[in-house]
Amino acid sequence: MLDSKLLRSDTEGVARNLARRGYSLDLAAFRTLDEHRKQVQIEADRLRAERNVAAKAVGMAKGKGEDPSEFLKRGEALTEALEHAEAALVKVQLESDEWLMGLPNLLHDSVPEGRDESSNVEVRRYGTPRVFNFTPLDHADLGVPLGLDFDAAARISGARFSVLRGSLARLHRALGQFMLDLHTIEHGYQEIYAPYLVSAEALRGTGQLPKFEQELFAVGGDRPLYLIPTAEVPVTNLVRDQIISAEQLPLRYVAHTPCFRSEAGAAGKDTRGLIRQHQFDKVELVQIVKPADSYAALEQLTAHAEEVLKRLELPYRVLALCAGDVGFGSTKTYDLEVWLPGQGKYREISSCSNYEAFQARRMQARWRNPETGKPEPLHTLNGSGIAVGRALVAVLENYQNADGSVNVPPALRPYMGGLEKI
RNA sequence: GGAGAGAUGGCCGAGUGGUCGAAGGCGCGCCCCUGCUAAGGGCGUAAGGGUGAAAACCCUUCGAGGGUUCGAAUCCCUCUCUCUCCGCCA
Repeated sequence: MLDSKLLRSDTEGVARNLARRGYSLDLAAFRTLDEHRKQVQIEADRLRAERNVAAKAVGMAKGKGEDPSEFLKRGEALTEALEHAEAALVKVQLESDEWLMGLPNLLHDSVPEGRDESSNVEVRRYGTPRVFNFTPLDHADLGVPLGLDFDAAARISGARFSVLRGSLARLHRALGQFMLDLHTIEHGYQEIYAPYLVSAEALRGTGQLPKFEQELFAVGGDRPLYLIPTAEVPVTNLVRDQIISAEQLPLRYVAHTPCFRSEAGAAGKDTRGLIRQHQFDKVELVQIVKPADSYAALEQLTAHAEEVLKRLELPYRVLALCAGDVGFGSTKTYDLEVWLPGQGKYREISSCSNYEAFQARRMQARWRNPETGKPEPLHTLNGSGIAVGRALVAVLENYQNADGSVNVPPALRPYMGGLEKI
């Protein structure tokens, strides 16, 4: 959510920034709505103030043994008028809130211009794609003999699910363990175990709701709950309604969770293999920082995600997403793309974003700024560190042998009982 | 699932219809005293929103939502969460 004060004081500036995303802010509609809100609120406040005065006068008159009936009568009339004014206020406030919740975040100045992914800028590249002396298979063909079973998954759950068996399941587990150990032991993140089912409020906090409900799986029952689309939701919401002291910052959290996505808008896309599933595992990094530190934190968090790929010796590149491709709540995003020999191209395996105060305002997550003594919104960041399912894909394709076996990357061998090949 | 207790400011905790946004304490800030330290004293210290150039003024908020009333932290109803006991259970 944007700072509503900024929106009022610099409406044109906000509109110019959002225009970079291709989002056109309806200035006239905003001004009309805000002016209306202002009038309604002033009127309601005025009536309430008068009502309070009358009610207080009743008490004072009674205390002095005087006749309060004049004040009683006035209070009655004011209360009735107030009822109408308050109903109007609630309506206009709901309208304003929904409108504000639907606005994307401002972009950071360093975000490159552009309308879609074709304008994303490669900022660095690591490693060299391996040269094969045979035609490399893609992970689906390669994986089936090793224990990747889409047929079984289809019988159990339908399309876009997978079953892993035997050493493939173990390799998948090893990847998650390796990433968690790296981030907790070497990068200083606290490991978090968090709920996989969350409330609509938590999802509003991180920005998935109200706009992106169709991406989510909702479960039925007495209360509406949603399966998490990413650990970002429960983990970032750890600071909801909190005021964090300056000494506790930065907070760095890591969680390994399944993620559930309906992929409603992706019909026909990546239908083959593990790339796009309704359920996948991800190790997620979250940082909660002082506003002044958030861009340094974004670089650091991105480097932490990159370190996973370096240790696995997987070639990758880092992209700075352009204005049109940066997500709804983010001010700046780096994508990590790993080389997939089976597809002959780089594919997204991590996305690291600074949300500045966008989520913090929605969550009421604040810190006490020692300079002002006031609670102020925190900055939140998150990034995949990294997607486990896609990491499995990358390992299979990059480490494959001509006979259909796959070497275990050295970094993972301790997690595979020393096994060198599957 | 059954029975009971509770939810108040950064934290603890008092407050059962009328200057209560809320005693007291802790914490924090400024000042005083004490030649260091420890202790002591004084003052201040919630958040959100609105109007305004500013000073300032106004409104809201005592778990959430409704109700009663001229007036609700306080009375009534519903819900959520927490705790205790019983039952069930990975």
